[in-house]
Amino acid sequence: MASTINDVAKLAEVSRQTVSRVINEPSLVNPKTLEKVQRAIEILDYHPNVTARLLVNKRVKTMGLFMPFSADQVRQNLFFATLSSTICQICSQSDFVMQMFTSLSREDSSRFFVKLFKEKQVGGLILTCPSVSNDELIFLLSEKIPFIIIGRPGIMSQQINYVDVNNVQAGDLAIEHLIQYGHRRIGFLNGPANMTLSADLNKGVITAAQRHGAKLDIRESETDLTLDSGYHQALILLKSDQRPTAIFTADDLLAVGVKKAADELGLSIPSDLSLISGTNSGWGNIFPQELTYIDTQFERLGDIAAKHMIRFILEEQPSNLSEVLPVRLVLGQTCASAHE
Amino acid sequence: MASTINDVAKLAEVSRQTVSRVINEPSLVNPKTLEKVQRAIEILDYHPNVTARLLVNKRVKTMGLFMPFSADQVRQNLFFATLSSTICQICSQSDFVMQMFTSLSREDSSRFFVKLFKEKQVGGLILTCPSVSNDELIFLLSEKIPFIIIGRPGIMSQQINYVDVNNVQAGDLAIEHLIQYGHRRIGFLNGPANMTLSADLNKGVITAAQRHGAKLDIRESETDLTLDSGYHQALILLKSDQRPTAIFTADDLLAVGVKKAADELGLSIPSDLSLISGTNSGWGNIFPQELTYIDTQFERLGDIAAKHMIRFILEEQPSNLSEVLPVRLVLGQTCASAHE
DNA sequence: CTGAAAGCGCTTACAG
DNA sequence: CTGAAAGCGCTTACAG
Repeated sequence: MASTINDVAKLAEVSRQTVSRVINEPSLVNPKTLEKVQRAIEILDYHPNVTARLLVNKRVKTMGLFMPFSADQVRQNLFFATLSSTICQICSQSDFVMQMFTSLSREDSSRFFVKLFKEKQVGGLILTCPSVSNDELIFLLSEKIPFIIIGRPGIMSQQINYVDVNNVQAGDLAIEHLIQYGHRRIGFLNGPANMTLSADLNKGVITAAQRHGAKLDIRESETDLTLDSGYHQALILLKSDQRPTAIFTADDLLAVGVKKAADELGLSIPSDLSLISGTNSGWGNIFPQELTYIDTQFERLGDIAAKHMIRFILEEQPSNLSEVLPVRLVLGQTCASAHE
Repeated sequence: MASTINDVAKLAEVSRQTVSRVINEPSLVNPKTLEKVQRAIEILDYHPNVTARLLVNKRVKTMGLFMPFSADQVRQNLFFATLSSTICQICSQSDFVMQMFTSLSREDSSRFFVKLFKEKQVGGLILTCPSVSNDELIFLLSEKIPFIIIGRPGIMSQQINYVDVNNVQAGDLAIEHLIQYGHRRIGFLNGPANMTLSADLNKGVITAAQRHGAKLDIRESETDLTLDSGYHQALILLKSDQRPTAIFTADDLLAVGVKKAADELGLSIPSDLSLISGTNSGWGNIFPQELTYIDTQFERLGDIAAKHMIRFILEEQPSNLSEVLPVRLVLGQTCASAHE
């Protein structure tokens, strides 16, 4: 059996409180005793039982990360891989632990979160939008579960902590860039209609369009952010009469889908078709030329969320987080002047 | 404050042992008492404290998943995303929890694993090769840490549990396929030299080559399994004198790199260059035509490992796991007959 | 079917 | 600087 604090105390001929002190506040211990205890710890290969410790001091140094998608979707979306590894890294720096959860079949997810927290499995949760509906959000608030949303929550409230990328700005910058290049017929592959991401991008697109009057023809298609749906929607757009001369995609996986469709139709990028992506999660590297995209620095989302959660758990101060990160245009070689 | 078992006992006017029974073994409780207690649980919104429970019954229903790579690499490699989400799913079915760890800067990883286990943070670990060196493996064994390797460990031993894909067979099948198509000059983009994956693929390649005598010219290049290294190595191969008529890549991300290089050089697949990948993690969907690849079903690795770990933790029987999953060739349209 | 006793491995005041 | 006492929230035998 593994040795306990009592074993160490016995071997070192001190009380277990002293051993506890050696571990938690060595400066309060007489150097000679300290050494004696440390040697005993060494000999017995003693490791304090985290569980027992938790039971008394109550800081649950664990956070849950909820990724609502199926294995297949997580696999497609590099965003989630980035998120989880970033959060992991931050956790390990502070001796925290990250638990990951994907979609749960058994029960609705918000009940599961409440259970996790109340059972003291986790000290708080990081939820990726749109994993939670507004009803669920309200439920979580009413149950006082500490959580941070990554993305923009569907309802706003002082009590809701979130960190998001400025997708309105992203949509605006992207369309503005295409307009500057003279494009007037623009395809827009957006995400699913129920995501705030999609709503925000759309808002940005409209903002940019309105700045330039009514001569624009912007055609929005809904996708589910997979390669396949990007490919299929792009085919439809590119085969239509008066096909768009440029396409803006919500993310770079969709952009890859567009490229696939363009290749198939013998359209080359950027001479026949300009392409700009609303983010770059890594798929962009596939392009022979550099992809033009909006840099959303979404790695920072995980970083900010995790650090905030750690601070919250350690201090239990319900400080507020509502940050919207600015974005910027990164010029590649997939956009060119429109010519008809 | 959250309510405890004592609060429930008081409200229901029973002892806390009875409450405990209601939760763990309701059949042993008088139906009337049962109902009374359940109502009290409802009213107080009682959730048993997992920590306290653990302290006494000692089953740590948590497993650690170690992904040794940097955030960047995890992002590139869909293999890891698939693995983590699969393991997550399996865990949630058995009320287990998965903790994820990426590379740790602070200390060498095996010491960290020992700590995790001895502190009772995790009941066992799933390690992805080549996250652990042979020395570390030996150390873990000596410390009696329960772990499962995904991939083939560098040293073999009765005590080492692992599950792997038959990469020898994968290499063999791939080269055999190319030979059948008449290819004699074949490029082979392998993984890093220190991975057992690379050694196994190589062994398979050699096996297939030897079956067909010495007329083959197989050129192996080392990559680090990133898109970039695949692209660069492919460029070198394809620009060389007597360029290969076919390329076999260790994985599909490398295959994408080859495609990028081929596009750049104006070589079309499969008429100018046949391409076959040693696995398909999802990148293959990018190809305009179906990618020819070896189906390694690596989703199954996570599934098998997680289920075995759960069984181990629940039963504490040190049953053995050493499984090597067979692979099969999946015909796409990226291979064609060689012609010079 | 139910409860009194003891204990899981630790920490937090409180004395001294 | 150190230890005796009490307790964190639960479960596991053992009586009855």
